[in-house]
Amino acid sequence: MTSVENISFFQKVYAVVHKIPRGRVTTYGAIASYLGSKSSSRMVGWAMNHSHQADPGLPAHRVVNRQGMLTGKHHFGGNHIMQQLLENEGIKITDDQVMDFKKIFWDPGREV
DNA sequence: TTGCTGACCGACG
DNA sequence: CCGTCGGCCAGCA
Repeated sequence: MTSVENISFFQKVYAVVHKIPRGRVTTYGAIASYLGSKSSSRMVGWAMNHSHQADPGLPAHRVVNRQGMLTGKHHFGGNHIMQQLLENEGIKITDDQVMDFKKIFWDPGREV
């Protein structure tokens, strides 16, 4: 009742991403699953595409794919921008891949 | 109005 | 092991 409201699917996506603690990352599938549809992971990615204009300041760089790979790095206006942001939070990135991904992985609706 | 695409994931052959 | 396909919601031509 406090976590979910009468909002659209991708509106929830923004809410979850905003809840991601600093130094942590989550996945599209985790968010989609948290929303009730794991198959909607594509919509999560689509939502992030417009996140910059729909909700500026959204830590979309904390959202990666299931492999912990920075798939949407080129959507930040650069190729290493997303990596710089993650490293700025203490997250190590190697070959566009998050190190200790499982350790810094933040599960929405679980730790919250 | 119809159809396609999208920063994915999981299953099937 | 690797390639292919379906699924979910929303925006755009």
